[in-house]
Amino acid sequence: MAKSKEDVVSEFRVQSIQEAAIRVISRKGMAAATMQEIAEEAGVAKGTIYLYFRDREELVEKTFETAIGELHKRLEVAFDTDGTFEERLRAIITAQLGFFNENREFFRLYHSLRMPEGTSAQQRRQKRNCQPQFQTRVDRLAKILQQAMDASEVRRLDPKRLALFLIEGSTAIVLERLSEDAPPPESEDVELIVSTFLGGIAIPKLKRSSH
Amino acid sequence: MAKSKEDVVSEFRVQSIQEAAIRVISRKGMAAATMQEIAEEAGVAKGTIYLYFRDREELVEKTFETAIGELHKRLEVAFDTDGTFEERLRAIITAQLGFFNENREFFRLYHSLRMPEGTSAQQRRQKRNCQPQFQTRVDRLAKILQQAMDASEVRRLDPKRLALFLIEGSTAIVLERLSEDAPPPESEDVELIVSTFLGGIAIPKLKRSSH
Amino acid sequence: MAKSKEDVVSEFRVQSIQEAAIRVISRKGMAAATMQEIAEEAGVAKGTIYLYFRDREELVEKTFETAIGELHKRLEVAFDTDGTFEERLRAIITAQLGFFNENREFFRLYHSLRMPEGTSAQQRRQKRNCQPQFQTRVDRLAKILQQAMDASEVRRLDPKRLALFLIEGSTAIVLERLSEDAPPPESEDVELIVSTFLGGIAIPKLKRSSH
Amino acid sequence: MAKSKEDVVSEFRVQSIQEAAIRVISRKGMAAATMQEIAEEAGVAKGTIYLYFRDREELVEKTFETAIGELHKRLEVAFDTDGTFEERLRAIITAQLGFFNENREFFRLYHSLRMPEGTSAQQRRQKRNCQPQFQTRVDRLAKILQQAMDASEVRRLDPKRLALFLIEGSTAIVLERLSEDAPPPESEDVELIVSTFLGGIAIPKLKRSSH
DNA sequence: CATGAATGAGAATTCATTCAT
DNA sequence: AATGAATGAATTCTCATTCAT
Repeated sequence: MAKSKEDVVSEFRVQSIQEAAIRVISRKGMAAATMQEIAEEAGVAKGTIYLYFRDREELVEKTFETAIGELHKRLEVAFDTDGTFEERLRAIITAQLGFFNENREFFRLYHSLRMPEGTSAQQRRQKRNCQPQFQTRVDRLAKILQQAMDASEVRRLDPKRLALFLIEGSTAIVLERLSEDAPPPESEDVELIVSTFLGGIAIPKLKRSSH
Repeated sequence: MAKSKEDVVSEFRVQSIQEAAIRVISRKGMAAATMQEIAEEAGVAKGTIYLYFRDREELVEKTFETAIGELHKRLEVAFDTDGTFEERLRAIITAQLGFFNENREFFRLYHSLRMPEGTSAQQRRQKRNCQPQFQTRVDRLAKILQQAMDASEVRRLDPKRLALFLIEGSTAIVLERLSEDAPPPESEDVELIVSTFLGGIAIPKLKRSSH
Repeated sequence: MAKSKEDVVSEFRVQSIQEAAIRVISRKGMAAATMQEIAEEAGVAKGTIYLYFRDREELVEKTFETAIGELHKRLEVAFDTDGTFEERLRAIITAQLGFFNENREFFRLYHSLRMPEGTSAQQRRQKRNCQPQFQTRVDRLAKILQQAMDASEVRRLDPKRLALFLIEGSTAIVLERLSEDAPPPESEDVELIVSTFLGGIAIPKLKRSSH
Repeated sequence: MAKSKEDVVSEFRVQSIQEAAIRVISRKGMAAATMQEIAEEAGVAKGTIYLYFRDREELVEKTFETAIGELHKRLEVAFDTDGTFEERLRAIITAQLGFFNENREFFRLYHSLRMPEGTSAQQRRQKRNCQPQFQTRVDRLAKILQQAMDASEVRRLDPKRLALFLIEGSTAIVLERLSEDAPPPESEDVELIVSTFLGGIAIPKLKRSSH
C-alpha cells in the first residue's frame, strides 16, 4: 500500500525538524538550543514543530532515537560479521569510528544526552528514554564478549564492564579525533584500540620466559 | 598567626555553598541547577551566594576547581609512587575509583562540565576553565605512559590516546559501580581495568597451536 | 504599495508600548518605571515588549526619540517662519508651550532624560542618545539668535547661552502652568516670555530723569 | 551650654555621611548611588548610616536640606543687600553662580532632586520635602520682584513666573559653565543674565524714535 | 555605639508553549 | 495545516534594610 501524500509530507517535516534539532543541539549544546533556532534551522515556524512533537522533550527524545538507530544499524552489521572475535571487534570499532566521523554533529548530541541536563521532570523522562538506547549498545557488545568467553577466545571477566570500558574508551578517542586538525587515518586508531583491548599495552618480560 | 574568626566563617560559607552546589548540580544537572536551589541547599539566602561569588559562573567554576583539586591531589600521590609501571598504574586507578566512590555526587558534576551546555558565551569560558582541569589529568597520565615506553615497559603507542582511553574507560566503570546496588569490591574492578589495559583480554593461542 | 496588515499591527504595538512608557515614566520617574508596569499600562505581557524592543534601554531611547521628534517637527515649522525675529521668537515659544500643554505627560519624561540617573554604563549611553536631542534644539535656536545678531536685530551676546537661558526659562514656566489648576491663557505666558526676553523687565528711567 | 562629647561626635558623623552622600549622588546620579558606596565614601559601615537616618529616603532628604540651606544663606545676604533692584539682582545671580561654581557636585544632586526618580512611595515624600526647598527660593525671589514692581523699578508681570524664568534660565547657564573646559569669567555670565533679564536682548529700532 | 554579613523583595530578561488567523 | 505574535513562569542578579556580635 502506497503512502498517502499527507504521510509523505508529514514524514518529510518530521525528518527536517529532527535534522535541524541535531544540528542546533550539536552547535549550541542541549541547554542553549532553543525551539526558535531549531525551527529556523528547519525552515518552519515555531508552532509547526508542535504539530509533530508534543513538546521540546519529545522532539529531543525522538530525534535521538532516530539518530542512534542509524548507528545501531551499522553496528548490527558488524555484530553479525562472521569470523574470529578479533575480526568482529575490529568491525565494530571501525563502524563506530566511521559513524561518528561522518556524523560529527550527532556526536555532540549523543554526549549531551548521555549526561542529561534539565529540569527534574525532563530528567526522569530522558533517563527512561535515552539511557536505554545506550544500554542496548552496551548489552549487545557484552553479549558478543560473552560468546567469545564461552569460546575461550577471551578471558572470563565481567562482560558488561568490559563493554563499558571499551565503548567509553573508544568514544574518548573519537572525541580526540574530532578535535584534531589532522587526525591520523581511521584505521590507525582502530588498530590502537583493538590491539590494546585484545593484547594490552605491556611488553612481556623476556627474562621470565627464559628462566 | 592563626586565621581570624572572620576568615574561618567566610571559608565555612564558601565551603557550604560549594558543597551545596555540587549536590544540586549532581542532582539536577548543570543547566537545571538554579541559584535559588543551591542557596536553599546551603541553607542561606540567594543574595548570600553573591557575597562569596561574583555570579553563577564563578560559583560553578570555583566549585569545580576546588573539587577536582582534591582528586588531583590524590592522583599526584599515585603518580609519584615508586615501582614498576604496573604498580603505579594500579595506584592511579585505585585513587580514581576511591575518590569517585567517596564523592559520588561530584562525579556527576565532573561529567556535566566535561561537555558544557549553555550559551556560547558561557561555553567559551567553561572551555577555558574546566577543560584544562581534565587536560591536566590526561597529560599527566600521558607522561607516565611515555616514561614507561622509554623504559620499554609498554609498547610504543600514542600516549595521549592511551591516556584518554584508560581514563574514560575506567570512568565508565566508576559510573557503573555508582549505579549498582551492590558493586563488587573496589579492588576487583581495579584489577579488571589494570589487567585489561596491561595484558589485554585475549587468551594467547600459542598453547592451542602446539597441542 | 500599502502597508501590510502585519506592519500596521506592529506599528500599533510599538506605539501603544511607547505611549505606555511615556505615561509610566511620567508618573513614576525614569528609575522607578518597571517593564512590568509599562507592560500592564500597555495592556500586553512583559515578554511582548521584548518582541519590539531589545531591552529596557532601547525602549526608553526609541520612545524618547519618537516623542521628541514630534516637538522638533513643530519647532521646525516655527524656525522656518518668515518675518522679524520677534515674530519667529513668538512662533517658537508658542509651539513649545503648545506642545507641552498637549503632551503634559511627555514633559516629565523629557526632564527625566535631561539629567540621567543610572549606572555609569547606562549613563554613557543616555548621554550619547538623549542629550543630542536637546543639543539640537539649543543649537537650532542659537542659530536663529546668531542670524538676528547679524541683522542687528538683537545685541551681540553668546548665542548658545541665550538659547539655554530662554529654553530653560520657558520650560520652567511650562512646568508651572502644568501644575496650576487654572493657568492663564497660553498667549499670555508667551507674551510674558517674549517681552521679557526681548525687552527685559526694567522700566527705563529716561522719562523720570527728564522730568 | 556646651555640647556634650556625644553630640559633637554625632554631629560629625551626620555631616560626614551627608557630605559623602552629596559626592556619591553627584558622581553616580540619584538612582545609582547605593548605601554601600555612600558608606564607603563616608568611611563608616553601612549599618552606621541607619543609626543617624531612618532610611535612604531620609538621608537624601536631610542631606538636600542641609546643602540647600547653605545656598539659601548666601542668597539671603544678597536679598538683604540695599540698593537698586539691579544691584540686588546682580548680587543674587552672583551668589548663585558662585555657589554652584564652588559646589559643582551639589549641583547634580540639586538637579537629581528637582525631578525625583524613585518608587512612588519615595516620590510622594520627595515632593513634600524637596520641592519646598525650591519653592522657598522662588518665592523669595518673587517677593523681591514684587517690591521692585511696587517701586516701579520693573514692569508689572507675574512675579512668580518671572522668578521661575530667571532661576531656571540662570541654572541652565551654570550647567553650561560646569561642562565647559574654560568657562568665561563668572562676572561675564552674571552680566549676560542681568542685562538680558533687565533690558532684554533687542536692539531698539532707531527709526521709530526718530520719526 | 559600630559593624558588615545575611536577607529577600523586586527588576530585567528569556523561552517553551499556546492559539487566533 | 502552518504561522508567529503573545504569553508568563522561571531565572539571574541587586541593594535597602536588619540584627547578632
